[in-house]
Amino acid sequence: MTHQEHLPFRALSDPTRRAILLMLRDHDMTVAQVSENFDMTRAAVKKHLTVLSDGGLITTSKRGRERVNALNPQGLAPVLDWLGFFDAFWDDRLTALKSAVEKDMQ
Amino acid sequence: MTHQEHLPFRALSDPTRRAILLMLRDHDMTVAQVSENFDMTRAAVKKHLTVLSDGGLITTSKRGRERVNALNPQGLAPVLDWLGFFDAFWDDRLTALKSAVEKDMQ
DNA sequence: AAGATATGAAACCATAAGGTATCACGATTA
DNA sequence: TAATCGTGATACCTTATGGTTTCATATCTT
Repeated sequence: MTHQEHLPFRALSDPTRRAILLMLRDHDMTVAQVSENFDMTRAAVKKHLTVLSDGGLITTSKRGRERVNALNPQGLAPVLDWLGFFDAFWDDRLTALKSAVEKDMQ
Repeated sequence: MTHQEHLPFRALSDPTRRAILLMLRDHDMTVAQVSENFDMTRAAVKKHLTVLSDGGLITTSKRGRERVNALNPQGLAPVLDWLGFFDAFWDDRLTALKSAVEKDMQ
C-alpha cells in the first residue's frame, strides 16, 4: 500500500507534532532548532519529524550537515477532503461555525 | 484539565473510528448496529464509541435497553479551528484545493 | 417468572507509540 | 588533520492502544 491516507490523521493526533507544524508556518527549521522548543531529547523530536514526513505534512532537505524541515500544507488535503464528508451536516446545523472559521480566513 | 482539545484529534486518528463517523452521517445507530459493520467484537467497537464520545464527536442516549449513538458534527469544530491556522498558506499555495473542497460543500 | 437481548465493565494480552541513551558518520571549523 | 557539530540509527524501556474473553445487569418478550 503506497497510498496510506490515514498517515496524516495519525500524524496530527499528537500535540507535539501539531505544535511543530505551527512552528513551521513561520519559517523552515533544522532538527536542532525544532528540538530547542521542546522539553525532550533531539532523538524524540526527530521521531516526530519522521512521522510528520511519513504523513506528508512536512518535507525535508539537506543543507550541509543540517536537515531543514519545511511545512507541506498540501499534506493536509486528505484531512480536508475527509472533513468534507460532513459538509451536509454543517449546512444544516453549523452555519454559524462555518462562517466563524471562514472569518479567520480573512 | 477539563478542556482536552486534543481528544478530537486522537479520536480521528483511528480508521475504524472515522468509518463509524461516516456511518453515523446517515442515521443514528445502536452499539449492536455499528458492530455489525466491523470484523471485531462488540466490546472493541464499544471502546471506539467511548473514544468518539470522549472526543465530543458523538452523543449517546439510552432507548430502552439500547444505547443510540448519534453524530455530533460540532465536535469537529476544534479540528476545523486548528486547520484554520494554515489558511494563510492555503491562500498562497492551495487556492485550487480550497475551491475544490468548497465545491463539495455545494 | 423465565429466558433472551443489549449493553457495560473488567481482566488480560500483544503490539504500537513516545520517550531515553548511545553510537556512528558526514560536514564544518580551528 | 583533529576536534566539533548536526544528524541518523539502533537498542531499550514504559505506557497507551486496540483487541479479546468473560461476567454482571438492565430491559424486553413470552
